[in-house]
Amino acid sequence: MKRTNYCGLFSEKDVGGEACACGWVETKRDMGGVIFIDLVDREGTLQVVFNPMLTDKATFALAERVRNQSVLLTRGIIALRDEETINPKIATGTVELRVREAELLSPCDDLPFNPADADDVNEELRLRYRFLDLRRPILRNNIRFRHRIVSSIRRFMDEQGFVDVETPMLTKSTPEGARDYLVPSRVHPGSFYALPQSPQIFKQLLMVSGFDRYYQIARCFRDEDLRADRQPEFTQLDLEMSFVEQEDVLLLLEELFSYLMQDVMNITLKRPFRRLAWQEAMDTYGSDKPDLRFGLPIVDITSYASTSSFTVFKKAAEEGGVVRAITVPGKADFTRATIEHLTEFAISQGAGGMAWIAWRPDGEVYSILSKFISQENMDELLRLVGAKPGDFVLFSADKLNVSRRVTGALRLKLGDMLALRDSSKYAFCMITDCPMFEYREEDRRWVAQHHPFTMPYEEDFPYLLSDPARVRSQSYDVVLNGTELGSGSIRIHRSDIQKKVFEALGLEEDEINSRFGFLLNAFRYGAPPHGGFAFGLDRLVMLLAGEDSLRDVIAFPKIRDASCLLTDAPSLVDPAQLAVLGIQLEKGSDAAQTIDKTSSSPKRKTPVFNLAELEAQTRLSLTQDEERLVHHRLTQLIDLAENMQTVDTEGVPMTISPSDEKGVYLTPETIPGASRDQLLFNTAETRDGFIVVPPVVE
RNA sequence: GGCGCAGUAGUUCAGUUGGUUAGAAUGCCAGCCUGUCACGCUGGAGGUCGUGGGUUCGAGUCCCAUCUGCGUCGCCA
Repeated sequence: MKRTNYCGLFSEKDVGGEACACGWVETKRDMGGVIFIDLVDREGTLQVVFNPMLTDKATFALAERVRNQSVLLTRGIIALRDEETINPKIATGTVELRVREAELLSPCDDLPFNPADADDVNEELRLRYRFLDLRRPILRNNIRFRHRIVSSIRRFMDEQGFVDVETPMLTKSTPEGARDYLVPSRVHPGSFYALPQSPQIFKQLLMVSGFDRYYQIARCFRDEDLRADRQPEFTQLDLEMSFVEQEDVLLLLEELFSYLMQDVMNITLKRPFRRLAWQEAMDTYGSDKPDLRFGLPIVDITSYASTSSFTVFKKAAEEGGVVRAITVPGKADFTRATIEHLTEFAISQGAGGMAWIAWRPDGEVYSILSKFISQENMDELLRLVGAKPGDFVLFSADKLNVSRRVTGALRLKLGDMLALRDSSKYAFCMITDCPMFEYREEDRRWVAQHHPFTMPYEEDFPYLLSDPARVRSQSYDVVLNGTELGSGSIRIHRSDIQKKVFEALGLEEDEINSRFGFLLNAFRYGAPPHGGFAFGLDRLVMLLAGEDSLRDVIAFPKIRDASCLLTDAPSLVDPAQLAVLGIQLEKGSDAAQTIDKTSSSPKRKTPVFNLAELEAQTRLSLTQDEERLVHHRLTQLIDLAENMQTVDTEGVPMTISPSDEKGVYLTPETIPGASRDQLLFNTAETRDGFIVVPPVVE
């Protein structure tokens, strides 16, 4: 084919030279006597010109009828454009290919949509024709940007001495956490593999094996409902290090993200990254993944409130709750409608109501609170929340958890309203000292907030069983712009502590052994202290590419119900496939009925036998006509057998012959024999007029 | 599973208090055009208004149900 360069990479250096360019027809401008085509490939656009003076007749005719998005090969001379015909909009705008001959490599059918002009096309349609969608530069650039991030990560990890190790996809179900995707085993009917939710256990085993530093860009699977930022299969950068403490891992992460941001975004991050203890994040930002691109910190005024004459505040403080405030600088001019809107929003988040103060620039204090508290107390309150004239202050008085949620949500809402969430800013931070356990009301037991292999702080060991709530874990999250990128922890490498944690989680000995026995067992043979981290690659790419949906950074994403519009997966399978796995569909389920219908219908599309295989097995070679006939007969037989199955034979009396005749003979009849050639006509192989019989044992 | 939004030509959309033959742009087809670059000009084809019911003399428009897609809550150690 001898393509000389990508369309988008031709330049003035090529002028005068013979060139061959291949690509997709993006637009065609047919002037009658001269035709311009914008030929496009992954690197950009090149104008190719068809002019009867230079182009041969057949090629010109081809250019006249070629349609958009067809694939074209063009040969000719790269020429400099006249000054007044230069196109500054494309990189190759000063040159053009003057075509001598061209070849239509692949014509394009009627398009469901034109990828050259499809930024607003319905996403469902685009996903059905994802291969066309991926021709759109924005999507192609996202996927290539993703590639650059991945290569950058690999380069960094390699430089840091990490070893890339693949871990199994067919693995063991670990019921803690999200729902697993299960894969039935054919060899062990009734047993199932699980697709990994993460390579967690394997990477810890690799540490026991002495690999010291492991990483993997690993596919993970979680069978939970989708969101814009959540796909059922997703990719993580997974890493683990031996002989490290929390600080070592955090420094490495800081290094990694700084390297990445420099390399792919050309942004130098400020170091060290901001670090917040979990409790601090929850109290100051109302979130364990605070958006630090803007201020608006939450201020606690509970001790002030306990002495307040405003009953709502006083009551909240007295009943063990908290009173918190957010000061919005310069927004004393919020309209009543805005304040009403904020109040409704707070209530939707679980608040009982929302007190507020608008401190006018002229010093007037406008608030319902004025009725309940003295001027003196008001001054004190305004001082505590750090307000100045012209500021707006809003309050939350509630139980701790409710107040954290409400103030956190309000803070983000204000950030959006005031356009403080600047998309060109990248605020990384690290959250440490998370609680080890979380009480789950519906299960009435403690569950691990991170995962059960996380090492608690040594000074909290004594409370593991007596007071799980106060146990903090050596775990950490990396947060970017209010999104949790990933999390990690120092792991437990001693089986005695691990057992205690399992105990705190209420796991029985048997259960522990069947689920994690192999890990605990491994720890008995010399396990180094170790810790690691994992973060969602898709999410990082999404954030850095400025997209709102993971679907825009994954080549072939799934939709909301976890199906794939392109391939139509998941789909029903042949009953025979299920039978091999020993799986029976629930009687009366939609799937079972659909399969029943398709399999008993004579119009079934996929035959349950493979004729070619049968031919090979029986060593018959059939003509096309015979093949058709055999196929038809076999299908009839199978249908007959299937229909017989559906016949209700219950209670049918035994058939009794009324005839006494026995030993009825057929009259012998001589039919002229076939010739030898006729007899041998269908044999697979003949030699010297005999059938070749292959040896029984081959 | 709950709540919200959307579905009209191949595509993107308009369509008034329910009222004649449902429009535009773009794409497609045919014709013209030798320097365009979102080329231009002339003409043409293209619609079960997601689907099914209902109200009405009359439904794209109102009501009910349903399907599909998106967002969100539940869920996601």
